Amino acid sequence: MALRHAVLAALLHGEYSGYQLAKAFDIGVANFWHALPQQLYAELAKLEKDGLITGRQVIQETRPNKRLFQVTDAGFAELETFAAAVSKPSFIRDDLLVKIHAVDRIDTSPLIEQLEERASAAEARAGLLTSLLDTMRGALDEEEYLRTGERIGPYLTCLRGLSFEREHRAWCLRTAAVLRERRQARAER
Amino acid sequence: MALRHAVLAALLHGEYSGYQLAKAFDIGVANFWHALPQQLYAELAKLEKDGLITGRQVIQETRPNKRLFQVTDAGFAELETFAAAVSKPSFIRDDLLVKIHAVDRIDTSPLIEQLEERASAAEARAGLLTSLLDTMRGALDEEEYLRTGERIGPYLTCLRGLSFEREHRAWCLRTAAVLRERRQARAER
DNA sequence: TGTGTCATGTAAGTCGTTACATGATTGA
DNA sequence: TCAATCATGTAACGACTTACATGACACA
Repeated sequence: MALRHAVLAALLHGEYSGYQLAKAFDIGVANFWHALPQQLYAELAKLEKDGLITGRQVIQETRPNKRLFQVTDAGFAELETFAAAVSKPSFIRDDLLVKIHAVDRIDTSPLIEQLEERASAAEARAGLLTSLLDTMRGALDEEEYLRTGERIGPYLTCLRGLSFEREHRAWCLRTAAVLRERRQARAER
Repeated sequence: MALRHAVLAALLHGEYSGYQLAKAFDIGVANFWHALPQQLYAELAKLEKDGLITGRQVIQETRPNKRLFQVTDAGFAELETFAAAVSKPSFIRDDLLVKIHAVDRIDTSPLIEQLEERASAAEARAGLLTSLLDTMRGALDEEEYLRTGERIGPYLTCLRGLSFEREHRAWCLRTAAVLRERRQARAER
């Protein structure tokens, strides 16, 4: 009962096909929700059945046909109810952190590599989010945009994502450096 | 196949009962993994059946009896294999961020409240993590501890958690301020 | 000629959540 | 006396993951 609302929120700023939604879940929505395309297609079907979204067929000539979805009034009402209810605590799941927790008992060299790869990935994502923010903001500076802009929801969640990626990168680099130094120290003994 | 490794990693620094594990998943492990007590009891049973941990009964007089678990050699080997394999991308899920994404179409006053509650919760958790780190570090300063300490895994993951909580708090307060200001501006028109 | 993009799903199996169930002791 | 802590689970249901399936066009 929760992917539902993430999909509704993502569908709020225009019509999307399942395929386009999947992209959105890889970029902007990834800042607060993670879902695979199969889940999205299934959820879109359920949402339509429940009348929270409506789909319309778009026939294309050079591309496969697609269905575009938009939120109905019932969908907006559902989001409103959801927003007023208490939020579940946010949750994180990270394989790499599990490994780092176990670092005192396992070989660190694959971990150092993974940390550095992660740092690069986080940097790349931070860059992507930065340019996304630039685009949304247009000519305005951030304060002005947040005061007067019309669609600040995605902007705000991207800001959170950006700060997350930057911090994640910094932590990965720091941790990799610590593990490298300890390796070296052990090798010299 | 993933809670498994989080449990093994959590069990690495001593014996735990299911109940104590659940506590650990509320505090330190929460920085990278989330699981409910029922899941932990079930997972402990599976891990024992698979020979990755062993349990021993401890009879108590004033308290209900309990079973303490520790990682076996097979368990360590499993963790080693896991650590060397590629990590899945980390994933986040946050109800409140879903709501903020939809902020342009819904009533913001419950969101402002929730953001401020979250900020307080994040601050409290940051305080808790700070004192946890102090305890682990003992008399040493951080650099020294990370260079020479014997059990730095939990320390490193707590550092990540602390930075997460601080950034989360800052974002919540900023976002709440933005929404408040916009509310006010609309009221004055 | 092969890789990437567009486009949508099904099926099987695993995992996670919610609700329920019990019961003694400790401390405010 | 009431709430919290210690201690461990089961059962039913809903959500998620992994693997599979198809097929045309664009671009290098």
